[in-house]
Amino acid sequence: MRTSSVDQIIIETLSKEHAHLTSLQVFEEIRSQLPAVNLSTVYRALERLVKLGKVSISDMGTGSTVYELLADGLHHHLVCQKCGNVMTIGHEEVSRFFATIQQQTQFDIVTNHLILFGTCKACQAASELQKDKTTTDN
Amino acid sequence: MRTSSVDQIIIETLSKEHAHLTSLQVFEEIRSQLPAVNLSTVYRALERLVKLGKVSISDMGTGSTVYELLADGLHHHLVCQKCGNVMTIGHEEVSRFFATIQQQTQFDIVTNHLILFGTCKACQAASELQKDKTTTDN
DNA sequence: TATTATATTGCAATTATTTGCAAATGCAAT
DNA sequence: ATTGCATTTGCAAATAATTGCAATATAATA
Ligand SMILES: [Zn+2]
Ligand SMILES: [Zn+2]
Ligand SMILES: [Zn+2]
Ligand SMILES: [Zn+2]
Repeated sequence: MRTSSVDQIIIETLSKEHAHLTSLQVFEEIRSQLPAVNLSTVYRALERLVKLGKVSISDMGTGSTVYELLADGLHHHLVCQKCGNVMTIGHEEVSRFFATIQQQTQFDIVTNHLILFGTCKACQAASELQKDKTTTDN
Repeated sequence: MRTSSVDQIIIETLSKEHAHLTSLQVFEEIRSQLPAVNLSTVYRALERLVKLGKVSISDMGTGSTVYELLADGLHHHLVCQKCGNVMTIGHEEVSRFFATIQQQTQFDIVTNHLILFGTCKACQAASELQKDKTTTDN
């Protein structure tokens, strides 16, 4: 990889933002520094950074792919499909799971930003209430 | 959901194919039975089936999203990023992992076709060889 | 510095997926 | 069969993401 490119600026941007950004958001953020940069260049730069393991790429169910800088200490997420709430979990338990799979299969897992979908506690409670309501309603 | 629609035909197709199909492949498969069907209808039908938990939707790193019928007995995959090889794993270990996370977070995980990326055994061996070669080469 | 090889970029075209909206269809109750 | 309502569909347009290729920039080498 070469040192001077959009890559560096993207990394700086992502390290400031510290969030999950879409390619378009990254594009708009870096335009202040590189007004002429092309969107496809951003896509390709992000792709490079992902391949290098510096940035995570994920579909969090929002309609477009999001990118995040991989700081030290991996994390993962639980995304509620009812309310969209995003919960963050550490790498410990995930890493134990990966280790077990690796032991069983000899496959070296590198997934660094796992996204699991489901229902958060609040929404579970809400649908429980709803169920009770339906039962007593008629 | 209504009984007569592309949904049923898609389910039949997927149960015959028993594979990971792209939306385009599904589209082409069902055209024999529904010559006039529109691609966006297929997308929407697949979306419905995914929401109903009858079909899984996944990005397996091939460039387009793939769909698969969810038969009883969930399975998951390990995808090698070097050779593209796809390994299948059962739900047991994954389910244990999910249970642990659910216990810790109260979050109910519904992910039904987990895709983990990494390097398969053969490719690990190959890169080991390569490393040795580099070391002795100079 | 001049030369060469490789990586990066812009631009336009292509592919993949989603969406708005009006028309068509299926279902159920007259 | 007719009406009323919700779902499904086609079509075109909008978004997202990827790719080919020629031009440019960078790094390494001579
Ligand atoms: Zn994250
Ligand atoms: Zn929720
Ligand atoms: Zn599968
Ligand atoms: Zn492999």
